[in-house]
Amino acid sequence: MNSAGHPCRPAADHSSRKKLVKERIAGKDAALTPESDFNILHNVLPTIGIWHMQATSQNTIAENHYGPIATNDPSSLSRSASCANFKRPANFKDCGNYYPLHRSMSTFWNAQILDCWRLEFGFTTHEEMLKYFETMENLPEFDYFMDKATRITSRWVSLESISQALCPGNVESIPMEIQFPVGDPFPLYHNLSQEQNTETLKDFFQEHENFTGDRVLANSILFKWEYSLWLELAYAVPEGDIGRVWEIMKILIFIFAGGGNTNYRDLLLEMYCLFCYESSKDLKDAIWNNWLVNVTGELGKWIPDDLLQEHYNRWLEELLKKSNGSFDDSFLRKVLSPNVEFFLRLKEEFETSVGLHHRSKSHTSPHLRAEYQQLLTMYQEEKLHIFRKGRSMGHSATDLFDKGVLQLRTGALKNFLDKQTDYVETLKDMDQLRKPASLPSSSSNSSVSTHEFSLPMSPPLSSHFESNSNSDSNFDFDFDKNSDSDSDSINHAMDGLNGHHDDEETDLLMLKQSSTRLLPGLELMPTIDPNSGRLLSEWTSEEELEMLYNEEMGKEDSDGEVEKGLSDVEEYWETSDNEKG
DNA sequence: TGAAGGCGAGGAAGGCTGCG
DNA sequence: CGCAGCCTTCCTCGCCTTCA
Repeated sequence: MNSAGHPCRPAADHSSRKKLVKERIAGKDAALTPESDFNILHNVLPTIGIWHMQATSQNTIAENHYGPIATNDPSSLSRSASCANFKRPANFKDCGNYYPLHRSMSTFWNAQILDCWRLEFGFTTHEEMLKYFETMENLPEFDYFMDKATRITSRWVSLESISQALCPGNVESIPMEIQFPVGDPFPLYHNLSQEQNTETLKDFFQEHENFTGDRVLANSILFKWEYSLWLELAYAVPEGDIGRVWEIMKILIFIFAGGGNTNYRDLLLEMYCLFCYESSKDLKDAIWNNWLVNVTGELGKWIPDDLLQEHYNRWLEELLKKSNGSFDDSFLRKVLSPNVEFFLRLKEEFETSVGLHHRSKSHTSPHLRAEYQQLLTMYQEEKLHIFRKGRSMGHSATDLFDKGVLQLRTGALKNFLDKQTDYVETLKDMDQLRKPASLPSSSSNSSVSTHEFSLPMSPPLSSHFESNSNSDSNFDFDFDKNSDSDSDSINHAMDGLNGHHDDEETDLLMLKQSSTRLLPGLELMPTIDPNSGRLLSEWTSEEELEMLYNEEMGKEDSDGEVEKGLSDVEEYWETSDNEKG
């Protein structure tokens, strides 16, 4: 095989590589340490996987709203699922539910929104509404629909309307046009005591006496509010709108906190602190520009980086199954893995080159007309979006956002900050220990040492709660649904995260930044040869480098033949070709 | 402070289903 | 009836939180 035409061209030409190897073996390279950055993963900066975060948040919302397996409650998604013949997930922790759950929950969400439109227009059935629009000759202006949509959002998809549904006493303060349509009072619930056995009863939620609200309506509003966020995220990702994605991720901190997903809560808090207090603008841009990727270059085809990795993993696993190899194989790591996208496209290119039109390998989704008909009929018959005094049918969804804010206020955020402070203290100790042994030139000459860190600087972590441990501390969300709008509530909650910036305490995060700033490590700073345009360094271990050097020296000393300039990768291809031929 | 229980970017095995 | 592929269930383990 002609090495020049090989897609996996070696990273360095022979002379520059030899020089580099000699320097490294001789210890001239400042980054040559007993354990390089790559080996000890010193400079790894973990970022959250957006697709997995989406899957987990969807699972959390689903678990909150599916309710008991067998129930008549129209606000529980179990009822909707059985009505429209969707499967109820067996395990709400499984990311494998992502697509079926997305399909079913978005269908429920759409059907409920359509039911709200029906009530807004004042139709008795959805068939009447459909007929009305079919026979309409001139559609009204966009602003007309926008106005109605705003009213629907205020009435049926907002946090304030939940409290309106549960505590209808202060309805007078709400404008008439966003008050619920009122139906007949709900008869005292009798099914529980008469028809359900005690085993089933424990899954059912029971209201306190004198309950005058409408739990079913409140549940449905809560579902629409929480899943609206998720859908917004699902729209923002394919559009590649990382700013919008990040705005929703900030709200998800509270949803995760309320849903008991402590790992995601802390990971998102870490990301928030990273972007607000620790990272430079360049680092932030680097993360934001790579969180979503578009390998096709087409509009609306952006996907999260972790989903792309999952796609590649699938192909790599297939490959390994057939070749009986392992993920540690050098050829897999250095040749196949970095170029997996091109190998995947190779077959399609072959087909195109011989004039075969590319065909999709998947079926299109079947239509959901029957499902929508059934759901709309059920919601209408059960008067889901009409206020009925005293209605509660055994299912009560949790306000995850509210619960999350409360959880963070009552200690979770303090614990998180304490942990971060401990980490910084540890880095401080390590820094003290390292100082005598460190090379004087290592940081001062570094190209990264002039790195500028973004402001504002960090809040005083260590003292923040020590001096203000009571409930009147300056860290106070002051979360009041009855008086604030959704955005105000969210802003208040985010303000709580921000804390105060103007304290004059020792800034420990400056230390964290300086201790963990990227140094030009052996493998992390590949350089380009200006003449050949090739990479001058690879991810090569010390042992491999030494072996390489010995081989190079051996070749040079033995016969002095014309140097081929083959790298280990090229040699692999050479030998494998020879074996085959 | 220790025990108990929950959580999860998992994995294996066995059952189920559809197809030839 | 056998086979392949899919799906579900059960088990595992390390880490973390909660509670007594």
